[in-house]
Parts: sequence; structure tokens; C-alpha cells
Amino acid sequence: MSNDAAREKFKAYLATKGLRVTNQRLAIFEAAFARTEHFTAEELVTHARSIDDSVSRATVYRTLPIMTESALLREVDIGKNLKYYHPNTDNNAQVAQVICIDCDKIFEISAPFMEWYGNTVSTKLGLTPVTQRLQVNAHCNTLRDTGVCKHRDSA
Amino acid sequence: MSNDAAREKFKAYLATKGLRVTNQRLAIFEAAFARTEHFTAEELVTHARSIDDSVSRATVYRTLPIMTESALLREVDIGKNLKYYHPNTDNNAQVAQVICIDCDKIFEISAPFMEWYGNTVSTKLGLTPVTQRLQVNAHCNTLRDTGVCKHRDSA
DNA sequence: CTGCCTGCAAACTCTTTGCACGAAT
DNA sequence: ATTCGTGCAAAGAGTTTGCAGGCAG
Repeated sequence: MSNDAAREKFKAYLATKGLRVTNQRLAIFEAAFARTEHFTAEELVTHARSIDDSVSRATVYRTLPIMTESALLREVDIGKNLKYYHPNTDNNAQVAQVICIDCDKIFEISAPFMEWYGNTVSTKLGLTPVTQRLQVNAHCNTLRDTGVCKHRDSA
Repeated sequence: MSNDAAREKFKAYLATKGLRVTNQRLAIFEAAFARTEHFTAEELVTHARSIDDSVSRATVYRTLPIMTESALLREVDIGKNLKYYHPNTDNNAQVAQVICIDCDKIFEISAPFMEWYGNTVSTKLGLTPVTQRLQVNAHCNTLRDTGVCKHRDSA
């Protein structure tokens, strides 16, 4: 999905929900979709402000749920206090994460079997699965061998 | 592993690390191992105080990492602000969680394949896996059908 | 005795919210 | 003109930490 298509989807979602298309919301959208790596709310505040310096932290926090509900962003919780976000380029992405404990870089890996697994185990318990997550925390071999985590540069 | 065996393991771990066996640490241990369901730090404070009312919140928070490092407790992060803990009855437990979104009850399910998965995907990235987690968030069918979440009572 | 442990309360991090002003429809 | 959206700053939740006194070894 191109950024243009995503922007239209965002506007359409806002319209559907009776929400307004504001400059701040658009700036936050642009800031989010300009990112290629996972980002935090705080980073999004900074980037959105470079587009429209009137964007407040509060508005970013109020906009993030809108963008995740509309499936434009995926929320990635890796067990730290803060949440990471990533543009969702595929609506039905079933992805696992491999997280480098040394540099916090997040690698995403397609894991279509997750959905099957969620269905199977939930059904046995009388539950209906909504989301599933599969994460692997790992150490960087390069760091162990050379003292430098090679992922840190690109993170 | 019986509670007695776990208590000895706890004391042995403390000794190994040069940490002292204090009444507070023992009270926190007893409170944790008296629980059959997952519990939070705050719940542990309350229960530990019923054993030794001198136990402070700070000491509970300082003791929890010791108990997780020693594999006596497993830390379960279900993507909320707070963490849950559970006595670890099997040292090498590879468990997935199914979480009822309606009542926050956590079901644990043996998932030995997780370790294999973690190894496989990590190796490809030049990483060494440390931990993995697999979680399914699900809605309660009983709640949907009858308006009452049947798990809430036992949670 | 020595130095780790403790309780207390303040600090911290991330996120949410009340309020009055401002802008989209 | 309405009504929703916004920035600001304070509040909130969970957790961590500095400090002075206390207890295990």
C-alpha cells in the first residue's frame, strides 16, 4: 500500500467515524509513514512537530489509537514500558518479532501459522481469538564476538 | 516441585549470590507460592503483609527480580501496564498464554515448539535466542452469549 | 561489627485527562 | 454557529531509587 493510498484510507476512516481531518492529524500521519523502522510515541511527537510544530504530545497520544484501530499502524509491545508502532503495509499481516535485547532492534517475520494456533487453542477453551503475538528475545552474536552490536547502527 | 523444595532453592539461590535470607524475603516467597493464580506485584504486597506486616512495597519490587532470575517465578507480560507473576513449577516450562480479554484470566498452555521456533528464526538473523513468548488474546464466548464471563469467578 | 537490607517517600517514565480556547464542517 | 479538536499542564499508574536507620552474617 503506497503512502498516498494509506493517507486516503486514513481520511476515509476519519470520515466514517465522524472525526475531523485536521492539520495535526495529517502531520502525525505523515510523520508515522515517513518512518521505516519501528518508532515510539515520543519519536512520533518529534517528527510530527518537524512537519507541524503545533502538534502536541497529547494529540499524538490521542491519534495513535485511531491509527491502530484503522489498521494503518500496528502496535508492537515488546514487554517494555513503552509501545512501538510500525506502518502496517499489509492489512492481514501475521507477524512474529525477533527482538535484539542488546539494541532493541525489532525484526519482523511472517508467521501465518499464528492465526491457526490461536484458533485452535482458543476454541478448546471456549474463547474466540482476537489477536496473537509471538516474540523471541535474543542476543546479538556480533556483540558477543566483537563487542559491537551491528544492529545498533541501523536501528 | 513442592513448596518446601522451592523454598530451599530460594535460600540456596540467595546464598549463591551472597544475598541475605531476611524475614521479608521469606514472607514474600511464602506469599507468592501460596497463590494458585497469576498475581500482580500489588497483590503480592498485600499477601506478603498478611504474613509479615513489615514488608514494604519497595522490598517486594526488589525481590521479584531475584525470584524471576532464579526461575522460581515466571514473569508474564500480557501487554498491560502491569506485570503478572506465577510460581514456576517446571524449570524448563515453554508455555503459551491465552488471555481472556473480558476478565484478564490467563490460561497457560504447554508449547514446546516455541523453543524450536525461537532457535530457527534467531539463527537466521545471527542472534542467540534467550526467551520467547506466544500469546493469544481472546473473547469469552460465554460472555457473548449470556452476558456473563464465566472465567471471572475463578480469576 | 560491617555492610547488605529495609521502609519511607519522592522521583521517574509513559500515558491519560480536565479545561478553556480554536478550528473544521 | 456548533461541536469536535487542541495545547497545556496536572494527574495517574506502575515501578524505581536515595537516604538514614536496622538486622543478618
